[in-house]
Amino acid sequence: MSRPADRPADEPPSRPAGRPTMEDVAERAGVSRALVSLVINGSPKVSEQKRRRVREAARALGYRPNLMARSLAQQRTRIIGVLVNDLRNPFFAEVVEGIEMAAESDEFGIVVLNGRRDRGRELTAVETLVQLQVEGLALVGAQLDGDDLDEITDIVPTVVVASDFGWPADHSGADTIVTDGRRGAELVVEHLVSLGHERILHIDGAGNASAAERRQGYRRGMEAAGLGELVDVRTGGDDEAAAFAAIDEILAEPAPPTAVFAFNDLLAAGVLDRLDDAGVAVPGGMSLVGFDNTFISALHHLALTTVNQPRLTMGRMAVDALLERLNDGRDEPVRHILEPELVVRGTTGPPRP
Amino acid sequence: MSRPADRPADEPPSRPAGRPTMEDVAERAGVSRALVSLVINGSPKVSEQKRRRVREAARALGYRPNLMARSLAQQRTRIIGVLVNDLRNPFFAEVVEGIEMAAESDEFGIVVLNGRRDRGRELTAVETLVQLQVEGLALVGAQLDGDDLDEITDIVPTVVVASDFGWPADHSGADTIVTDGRRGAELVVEHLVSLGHERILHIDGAGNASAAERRQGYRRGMEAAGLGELVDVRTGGDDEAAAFAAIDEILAEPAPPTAVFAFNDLLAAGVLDRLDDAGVAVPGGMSLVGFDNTFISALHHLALTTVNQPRLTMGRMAVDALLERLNDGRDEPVRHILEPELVVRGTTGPPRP
DNA sequence: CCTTTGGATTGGAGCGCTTCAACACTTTAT
DNA sequence: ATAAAGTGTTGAAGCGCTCCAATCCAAAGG
Repeated sequence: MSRPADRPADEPPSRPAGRPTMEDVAERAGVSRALVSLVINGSPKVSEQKRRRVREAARALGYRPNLMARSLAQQRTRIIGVLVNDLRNPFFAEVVEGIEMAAESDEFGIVVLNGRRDRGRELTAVETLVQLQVEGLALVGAQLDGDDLDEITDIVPTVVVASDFGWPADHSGADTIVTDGRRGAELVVEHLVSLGHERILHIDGAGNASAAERRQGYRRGMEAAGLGELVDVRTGGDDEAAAFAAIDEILAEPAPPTAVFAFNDLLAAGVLDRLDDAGVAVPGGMSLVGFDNTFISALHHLALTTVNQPRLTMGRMAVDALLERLNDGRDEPVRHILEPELVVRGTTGPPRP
Repeated sequence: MSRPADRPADEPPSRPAGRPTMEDVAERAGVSRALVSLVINGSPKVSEQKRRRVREAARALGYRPNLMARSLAQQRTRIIGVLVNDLRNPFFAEVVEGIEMAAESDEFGIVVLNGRRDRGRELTAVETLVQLQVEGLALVGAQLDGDDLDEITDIVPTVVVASDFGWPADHSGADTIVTDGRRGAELVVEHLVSLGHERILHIDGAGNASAAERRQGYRRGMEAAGLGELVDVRTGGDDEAAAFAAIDEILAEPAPPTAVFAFNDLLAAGVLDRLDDAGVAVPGGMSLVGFDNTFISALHHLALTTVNQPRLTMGRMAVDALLERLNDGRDEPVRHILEPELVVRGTTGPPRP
C-alpha cells in the first residue's frame, strides 16, 4: 500500500527506501541536518566548501525538499488558493493566468480549484484550500453567498475577483477587484440606443455573482434613455445553452426586441447560434452584445460587440491586495473598481426600419 | 511577519493565537489528542459520548485539520498533480475537468499547474508538484521531451495525457492516454479527398507534443490517396495567431491549396479569420478542418469540421491508470489509444471546379 | 474472587523540516 | 597577553498530525 513497498526488492539498496530526506543528505555530506537546511535555503553564512559538499550530496541522492514538512516547520506555505467558478470559461481562465503570473513574480505558488458552477462544490473547495493552509484566497467569479463569504474572511485573507458581494452592506472583510459591471452595461445600452434601438432585451446571468450588477446597469441605462417602460430581462445563465429558451421565447412574441444584451460572451455565442437556427440575421435582424471580450468574441466570424474587462490586471491587483494584507498588515477591506470598455465589432448595427 | 501577529491585540484571548490545533480541541473536550484524531477520521471505535463532545469542541473552536501536518504524519497526500500545457485552450481545460471529476470520485484532490506553453515553466512546475509530494502526476499536453519524462517517471508515477512520447522507443515508465492522432489526421484527409480535394495543406502544431503524430497521419493519408506528391506542411503552432503567417504565404502562391487541415480548433479559428480578411470564402474558396472538437468548433458561425477527442473519458482513464499503479502496484507502463471521430460541420465542401 | 477478554482511551514516538540558542573556533581590538 | 566580536556549525525543540503499543475499565468466564 505505501509507496516504498512499490519498489522492487532487487533495486540497489543504496537508497534507504522512500525518498531521501535531509538526514540522508547530511550523512552523506558529513554535516548536520541544520547545515543542509541552511544550504538548501541559500543562507550566506555557510562556507563555500561545505556548501559544495552538501549540494553534491543532494544531487547524488536526488534529494528534493518536502514542501509539506517545510511548510509545517516554517508555519507558512507561500501558497495562494484560487477558487474559480468555471475553468472552461476563457474569461475566468485568463483571470487565473493573471493571478498565477502575479503570484509567481512574488514567489508565491497558487493552487487552483474548480467550482464547476456548483455552490456546494465551491464550499468544499474553499474548505480544502483552508485546510491546505493557503495564506490567501482568491475567489474568481464565485457563486458563494454573503454569509459564506463572511465565514471565509474570518479564517483567511480573501479577495473576491470578477464578482461583487456589495459594499458597505457587505460586512465581510474581503477585498474586491471588479470591473464596473453597472457601467459596462450602461455603455452597452448607450451604444445600442445611439444606433436607434429601443426594444433592448437583457438575457441575464441568472444566479451568477456578477449578474445583478449588469442587470442593474442595464436598467439604469434604459431609464436614462427614457426607455424605462421597455426594460425586459429574461433568465439566462453563463454558458451557450442557457440562452436557448429565452431566444425561442422572444422570437415567438408579437413584438420581439431589436437588440439583445447577453450576460457574457459565451451566452452571446449561444444566442447567435439560436438566432442563426431561426434564420434571424445579425445585426440585420437583431443586434447582439456580449460581455468579457474573450478571444471568442474576437473571432471574425462572430465579431461580437462586447465589453472588455482587463483580466490580467485584475489578477495582478488581486494578488497585490492579498500581499498588502499579508506583508503590510492591512486590515481594512479594499475595493478596486476597474473601468470597462466597450468594444464595438460586427454584431451591432441600426435596427431594421 | 507571521500570521498570528496580524491579529489585533484586543481580540478575545480565547483563541490561543493562530489557528486552533488538535491539542486545543482535545483540551476543550477533555480528552487526549489521539482520541480527537480518531474522531476526525471517523474511526468506529469511539464512544458516542466522546465523539459528540469532540465534535462539538471542534465546531466551537472552528477547528480545521492541517492537511500539511496530516500528510506528513500519514506519509501520503492523496493529491494528484496535474501539469497542463495551456489552460486557455478549452480542450485542455476540459481534460483537466475530466481528471478532476475522476479524482474526486476516488477521494483524491488535484493540484493544477499551468505550463503556459513554456517548457522551462513546465519543468519547474513538475518540480514543485514533486516537492508537494503528489502521489501521481498527469501531464496534459506537456511539451517536455523524452529525457525530462524519463527523469520524472523515476520519481513519481506518471501518466501522459493528450500527447505522446512514442513507444516502445520510449523507455520511460509513463502511462499514456491519447487519442490516435495519426488516425484522426487520416480521417481528415480521407474526408477531404472524398470531397474531391487534392491540394490539401497541413498547418501543424510546430513543437507541440501531438504535432508529430498528426503530421504523420496527414502524410499517410495523402500517400494512401495517391497524393504523396502534394504533401505540404507549414509551421503553425497552437493558438489563433500562429496560423497567420502560413495563410498569408499560401495565398500569395500561384497554386494555393483547396483545403487546409489545421493542427487544432484554435489554430483553425485563426485560419478562418485570416481567410476572411483575404476575402476567401469557406468552404466555397477553401475547405478547413480543425482538431479537438472544442465548443468553439460547434459555434454555428464557425461550424468547424473537426475531429473529436473524448476528453472526459481521457481524464477518467488517466486517473485510473495512476490508481492502478498506486493501489494495485502495477509496474508496467500502459498505453490507451482512443479512437478519434470525424465531426463534419460546415467548413468542408467540394473544391471549386 | 481472580483471571480473561475486548472495547475505549492514551502516551509517546515519529513524519521531514526550520530555527534558535549554544558552541567552537578564528580574527580583531585593547 | 585577554577580552570582544565575529564566523561556521550543531543539538535539540517544535510545527500539527497519525498510529502503535500500552493502559484502563467493565463485563464475562472460571
